[in-house]
Amino acid sequence: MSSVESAIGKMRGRGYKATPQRLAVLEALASEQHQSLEEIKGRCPEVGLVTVYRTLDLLGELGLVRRLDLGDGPRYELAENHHHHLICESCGDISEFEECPLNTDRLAPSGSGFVARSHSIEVYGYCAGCR
Amino acid sequence: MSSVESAIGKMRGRGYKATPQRLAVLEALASEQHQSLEEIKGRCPEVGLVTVYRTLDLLGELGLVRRLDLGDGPRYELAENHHHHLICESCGDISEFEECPLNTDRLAPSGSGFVARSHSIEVYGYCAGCR
DNA sequence: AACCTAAATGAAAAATATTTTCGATTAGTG
DNA sequence: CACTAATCGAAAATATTTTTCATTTAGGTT
Repeated sequence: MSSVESAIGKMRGRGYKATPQRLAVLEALASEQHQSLEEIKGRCPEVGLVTVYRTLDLLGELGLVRRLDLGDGPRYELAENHHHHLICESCGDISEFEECPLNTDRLAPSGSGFVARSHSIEVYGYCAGCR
Repeated sequence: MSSVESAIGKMRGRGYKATPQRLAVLEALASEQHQSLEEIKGRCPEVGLVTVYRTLDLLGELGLVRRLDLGDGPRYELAENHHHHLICESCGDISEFEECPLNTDRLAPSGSGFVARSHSIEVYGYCAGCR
């Protein structure tokens, strides 16, 4: 099942309607990591701006989308795309990597009472070009 | 040397002036993790809003401050305060932890050409209260 | 210790970004 | 296929961030 389909399912399950606009925003999100609002809008120009905002809010509440900020403004990404970020402190370039050094289950400090479901890592440094 | 002092040193070294306003913003940042702009402003009310923005930008360029977004709007923190975040997906509460499961040096994927200097981890899940 | 000068500040204005409002439309149910 | 609560979109209202520009100041130089 694609992450878009499972997101739709989750929305329906909670009583939200699966409108074409929400579909379009989800597909825009699925097509690339950590996009800005501009980029998302560009990928679903038929959806009104307000609806894009509202959909991102809704998806955020459902835990399906995360908003992050890696130095330039706000960006959004599907929470289930497990990947991490390399951020160049010199040129600001952002890239991703998949190979994950962590086990989510062991992440939260013991005794904190926190139950970890997922995680995200940002590595700051210098990219090959700027090094 | 406190992180404020070392930040001042770094600014001077790069030819930026150590003004009382910049000092005040740095001290505001040092007094608490991941603060919103409102909180920072509240901690240095004598500094003009524009200057707060400009100082945060400058500190960001120098790599001393990071902007992040953990679900609610933008927040700022001193980059050298090594700590990580626990974010509750239910109530939105954010807490920190120090004990770090990672070695920065081994973080960037081999072959990426990326040189890691520091990192930050966000753990998403449910806090003790919401669990 | 009183210049000098480039850098920095603050207030107001401008530009952007985000949220609210509210009448019109529609997904999903019966 | 009708119904209705949920959703949408356009405009207006707010909030946030950046720009402008006249004034002030940090830090170096006499």
